Amino acid sequence: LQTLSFAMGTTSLGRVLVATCENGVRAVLFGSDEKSLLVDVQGRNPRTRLARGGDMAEQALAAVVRAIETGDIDTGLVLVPRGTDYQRRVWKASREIPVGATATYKEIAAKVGGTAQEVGEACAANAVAVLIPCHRVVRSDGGLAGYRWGIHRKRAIIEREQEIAPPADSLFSRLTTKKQNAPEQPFH
DNA sequence: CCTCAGTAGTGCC
DNA sequence: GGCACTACTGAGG
Repeated sequence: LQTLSFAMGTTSLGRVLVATCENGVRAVLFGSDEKSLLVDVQGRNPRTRLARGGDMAEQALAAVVRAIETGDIDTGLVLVPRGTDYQRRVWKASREIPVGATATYKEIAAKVGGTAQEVGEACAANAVAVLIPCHRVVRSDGGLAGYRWGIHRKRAIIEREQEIAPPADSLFSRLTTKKQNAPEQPFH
């Protein structure tokens, strides 16, 4: 029976939970409150004992909060997400998207195989929010498509990353001037 | 703006 | 087997 350590904190995007095993960061989850975060992380790790606190989890949490608030996700933390080989390829491809930039589902599909929809499903299965930057994967028409933790968070993270990144191309105006296809939702 | 077909995995009758 | 539902895309009206 494996044990996962976790720590929870508050960010401008809501409550966040960071779970670590001895090898590194296993999960970064957003949620409305501590109970729903615990339900989420336990549901993703059914046969795992969860232990609150510990130096590793607390230090990882601090680094994650810093990454969220600054837009700089290069924390140096070791990420050990669980997933299928295909999901890992999609997540790895998302990490090759530079900060401030985006790629489309179709582009990722061309690189790692599969269809755009399968890329979207693999992104949705990503349990390491922000640090594995699936939020940088968007629709071919410039819309953001969806986000496991709410489209408002995806938009906020992308905008923050564009603030710290050197101005690259017309992507910024494309993303901010086009009408987005998902309605605003309260953070709750 | 809208719908629809193609796409492929998953889940529910 | 049919139908619905995806973090999709491209064509057509």
